[in-house]
Amino acid sequence: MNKKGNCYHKFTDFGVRMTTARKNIIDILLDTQEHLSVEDIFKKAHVVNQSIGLTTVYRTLDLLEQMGMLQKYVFGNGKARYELSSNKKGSKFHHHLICVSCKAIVDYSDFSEDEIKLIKSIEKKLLRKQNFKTLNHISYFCGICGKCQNL
Amino acid sequence: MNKKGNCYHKFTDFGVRMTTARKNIIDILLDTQEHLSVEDIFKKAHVVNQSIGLTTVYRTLDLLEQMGMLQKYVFGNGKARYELSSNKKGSKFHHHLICVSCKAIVDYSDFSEDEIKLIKSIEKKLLRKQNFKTLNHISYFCGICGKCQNL
DNA sequence: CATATTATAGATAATGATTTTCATTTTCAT
DNA sequence: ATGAAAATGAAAATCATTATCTATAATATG
Repeated sequence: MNKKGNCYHKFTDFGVRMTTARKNIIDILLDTQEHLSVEDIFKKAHVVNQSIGLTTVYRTLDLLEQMGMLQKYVFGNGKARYELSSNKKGSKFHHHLICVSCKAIVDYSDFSEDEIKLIKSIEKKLLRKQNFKTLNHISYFCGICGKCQNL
Repeated sequence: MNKKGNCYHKFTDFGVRMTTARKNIIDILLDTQEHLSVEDIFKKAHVVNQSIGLTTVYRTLDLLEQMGMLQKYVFGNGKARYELSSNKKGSKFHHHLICVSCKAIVDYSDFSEDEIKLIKSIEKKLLRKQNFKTLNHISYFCGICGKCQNL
């Protein structure tokens, strides 16, 4: 009945196997609120499981994305970042602000309620009209952060 | 009084020079509605100006992004794509739907009015509360397209 | 429970987009 | 026109991601 148990069914339903490496990676994702890079995840995985390879991390993240469990962000600094999709449902939904100058990524939680409502309604319409089954919605603001404006 | 004339002022105001290469690239961007990749832009530029280099294309796009004139999307297939920001203002604003399976990019224009309004209001609040000056807002849906659902 | 079958893992090499470097050329204020 | 500063282009370097290929682990079957 725990989260991993739920995952197991998701995996078999999806036609793939649950493995140690995948468990390790999911645990890491469950254990953080941040948007981790592949490298971050690889490093954390290495602590738990010395033998885990970088390729496996890439493959697992890709798989989780295809299963709709994971949200992939590519913010334009060339590195993909990941968050579990479930995070976006509750109160943890947040915006990302990306400074195009210093590349900083800032989270920002206010003003999300209206947007979530709107997004949900758009998703429904997309499914009905285009038969497009939405897994994730990506939304972020690019701009200049306060610090860089004062340079 | 034409678009290029306007650009000139934007460039000098930003502390950089207006050059032939930059003009060429802006013309290409003005001339399309699509989200072009760097390679697309490089090829088009080459037709107009044989001597233009790939590096300059990269540098110019980066500059335009920093100036807030250009919107950069990285949809997770590893290639950045660009659209002039001004396109998002008028009726040309659209969503992008990205199929995580076949990587297709589909534009979708309906249901945008409410979102534009909401985004504008969020941008204002971000500026006031966080001193974050928004240049662009990126929004897209990842999911499975109709075609891939039937495989 | 043993074994066959198949998916998955890990190491390494390959790829490919983007950046850096540096000598040369162009722009623009004077 | 001229000189300082900025921008360019070619080539090399970087770095994230993907493909390949053999070994290993996970499930199905007897």
